[in-house]
Amino acid sequence: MTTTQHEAALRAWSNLRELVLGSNERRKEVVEALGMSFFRIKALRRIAKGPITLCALADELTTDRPYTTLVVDDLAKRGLVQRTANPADRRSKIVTVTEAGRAAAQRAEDILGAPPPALLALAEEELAALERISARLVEGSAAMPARAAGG
Amino acid sequence: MTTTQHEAALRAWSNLRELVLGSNERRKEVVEALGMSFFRIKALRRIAKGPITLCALADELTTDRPYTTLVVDDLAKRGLVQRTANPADRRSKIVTVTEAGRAAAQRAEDILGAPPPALLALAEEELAALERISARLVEGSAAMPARAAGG
DNA sequence: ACAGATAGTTGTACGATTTAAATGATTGGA
DNA sequence: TCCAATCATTTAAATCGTACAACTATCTGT
Repeated sequence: MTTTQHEAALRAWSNLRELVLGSNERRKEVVEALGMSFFRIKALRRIAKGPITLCALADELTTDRPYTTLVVDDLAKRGLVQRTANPADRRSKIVTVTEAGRAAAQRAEDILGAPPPALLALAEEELAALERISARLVEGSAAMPARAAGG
Repeated sequence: MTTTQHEAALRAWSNLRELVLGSNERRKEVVEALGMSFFRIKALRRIAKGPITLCALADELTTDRPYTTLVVDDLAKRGLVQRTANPADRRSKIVTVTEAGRAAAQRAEDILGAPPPALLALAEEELAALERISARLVEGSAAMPARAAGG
C-alpha cells in the first residue's frame, strides 16, 4: 500500500459517502410515503426479510428489548406485522410480516433502492466495474468488521 | 439502457448503500468521541467548512431556524463556534468556527473519513477505477438532484 | 425441585428533534 | 414614513429514541 494509494482510498471513500449520504431526501420521502419513522421502517424491512424473534430484532436494530416491543406493537397496530408463538421456546415470540406489511416494505425498498440518475447514466463497462468492485467491498466488510484482511 | 444494465445498477446501488450505511459504528464512535449528537456534529462540520448565516445553516441541515439557534447555542457554549454580526445585514448573524471547534471538526472528519479495511485491501487498478467512477457519480449527482442527465 | 439465566412486557425518566406561535430588530419597497 | 417580509430568538408542546429497573413466564443446568 503506497501513500498515493491510501490517498486514493480516502478520496474514493469520501465520494462514496457523499453519494450515498447525499441522497437523504430518500429518507424523508420514504418516511412520508409510509407515514412512520425511519426507525420503524427499518424494523419493518428487517421483519419482511424473514420471521425473527423480538430479541434478535432488537440486536439488529441495535436498540433494547423494551423499545423493540413498543415498535412491534406499533407495527402490529398498523396491521403490518404479527406476533406468533415460538414452538421451540415458549418464552419468545416470532414476528412475521403480513401481506400489507410486505407491500409497505416493498414500497420502502423501491424508494430506497432506486439508483440515483448519475449511476444509471454510467457507461456499460463502468457500471460493470462498479458492480464488481462494490460487491467485493461488501463481501470484504462482512468478514472483517474492524481489522485488515489476512491479519 | 438495457434491462440487465438497470439490474446491474440496482445491485451496485444496493452494494454501495450497504457499504456506506453498514459502517454505523462510525457514527457511534464519533458521537462518543465528541460527546454530542450526530446532528450537532454535522452542524459543526458544516460551520468548520466556512462561515455561514444561521438561516443558511438551517437550510443545509434541513431543519428550522429555532432549532438551529438552539444547536448553535449549544456549540457556542462548548466554545466550538462563535456568532459574529453580519455587516451586510444587521438582522442576521454569521457563525464561525473557533480553533477548538476546528480541531473537533477535524477529529470528526478523521473518524468518519477513514476508509473501511475492505477498501484499503483493493488492488491498485480496482481502487483507481473506483475513485474515477465514484468521482463521476458525485459530479453527476450534484448537477442533477432528481432528474436524468440531458433532459 | 431449585437457582440462575433468558424472552418479552410494562413503566419511568431523560435527551434529541420537530412543530408551532409569538416577539424584537432590521430590511426592502411603495 | 409606513407596511410587509425576513432574521434570530424564545417558549411550549409533542414525538422519537435511549437507558434503566422491575415483573412474569419459561428455559437451562444441577
